[in-house]
Amino acid sequence: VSPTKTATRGQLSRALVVDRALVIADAEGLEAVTIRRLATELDVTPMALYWHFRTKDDLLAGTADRVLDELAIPPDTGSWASRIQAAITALVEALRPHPQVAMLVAHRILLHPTGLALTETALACLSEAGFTPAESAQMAEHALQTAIMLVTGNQVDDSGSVEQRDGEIAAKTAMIASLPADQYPHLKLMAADLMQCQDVDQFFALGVEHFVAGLQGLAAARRA
Amino acid sequence: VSPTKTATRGQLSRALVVDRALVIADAEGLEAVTIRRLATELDVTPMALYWHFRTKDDLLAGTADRVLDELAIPPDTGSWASRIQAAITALVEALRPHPQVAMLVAHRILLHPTGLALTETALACLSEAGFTPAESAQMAEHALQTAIMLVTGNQVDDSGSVEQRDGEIAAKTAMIASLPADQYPHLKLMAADLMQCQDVDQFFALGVEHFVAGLQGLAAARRA
DNA sequence: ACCTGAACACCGTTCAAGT
DNA sequence: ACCTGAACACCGTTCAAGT
Repeated sequence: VSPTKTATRGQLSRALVVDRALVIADAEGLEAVTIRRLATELDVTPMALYWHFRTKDDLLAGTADRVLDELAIPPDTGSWASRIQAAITALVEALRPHPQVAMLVAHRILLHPTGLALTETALACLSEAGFTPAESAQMAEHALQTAIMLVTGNQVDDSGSVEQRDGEIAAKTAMIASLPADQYPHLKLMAADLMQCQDVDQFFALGVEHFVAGLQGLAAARRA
Repeated sequence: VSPTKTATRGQLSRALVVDRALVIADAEGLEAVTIRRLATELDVTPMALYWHFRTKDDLLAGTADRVLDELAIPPDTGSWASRIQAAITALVEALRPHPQVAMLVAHRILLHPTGLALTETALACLSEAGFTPAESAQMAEHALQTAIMLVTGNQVDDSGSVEQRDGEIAAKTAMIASLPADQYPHLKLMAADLMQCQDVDQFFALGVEHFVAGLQGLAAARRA
């Protein structure tokens, strides 16, 4: 019981643990988030965490919820297309700071107040667009997954060990370089673009735009 | 060295290990795939696997490649839209039997012969559609992720422990039921549709259709 | 070339016990 | 209520040794 400890922590709590988990995940990836590591960093026994969390999955769920806490519901104005565009953009913005945790929110969105609110607005947009309930449900889920996908995308997510990522890029580049140019012209031309994207904001914007354009196309086809 | 062992296995090989890993992953999920478990099921020491694989990640990469081996390149006929639709559909069909392994192929597609071939055709379609190289690269990556997303989607993937999934559904259903009906009308109406989709084939078809419709919408906007 | 054996440094989690 | 201690059943992986 050193003075540093008590000065640093005071008391353990769900919020304290989750915040630390988020820091570790952002810096080194989800697999670096460990009960035992969290315990040592929080100057506590591993078992102390089990008072606040039923299991490690519970802890990770809490971390995902922590990300969703930052989600901002967009204003409810404009066409259904612009409203759902705003909804997906809001989700992307919430996930962007935590690309490693993003995939965990898929299972939490319908258990989180803000997540539920955003889903409701998405479903309202999709109904207004003319999709059936089943289709609307699928498209809402699809929208969520798209947001996650954009944020965790290969070309965007730099987190994780740098040398591992560099190795992967080198291997792929070498692979493409070894291909015959007459059979794989596009692959050779766009090799660099496939490895990393230049403008991340543009990347997200185009991704969301693509999703909404697809909805509009399908909705138009439904009306025809 | 029981007679059963030698009769069963003969010799260890990458293919043998990968096949077993695929069986385990399909039945119980990726986290059930373990060096030690594979070893015991193959009647061998854990260390024997390290002769054939540099590391566990290497083994998992091999498993992903094994899935890509089954990928069938579609015929190269029709409009760019129908060709890329066929390409994504082909990928979805290859991934469908192995929803748990699907997420691993994201990092392997540019290191696999068939994956490279499919990517080349996708990039050709996107160039023909009028997208810039950077956009085409993004959309090709996006197409891959969409196929993975559809296959690993919440409403589709039944693999993993049944009671865990049932528990999740029950929790979400209860959550939605607890919401005020006047504020969350769509969520209440479509609760069942959000939990599970009825027609899986229809789910995939609509997902791919949505993606292609989005491309067509963007391409039309580029031309305007 | 292909595999075994023993050991190391990790995991999540249970259970009983402390204050 | 909140945390500790010891123990259990797992992991991936290294290194030396066998055949």
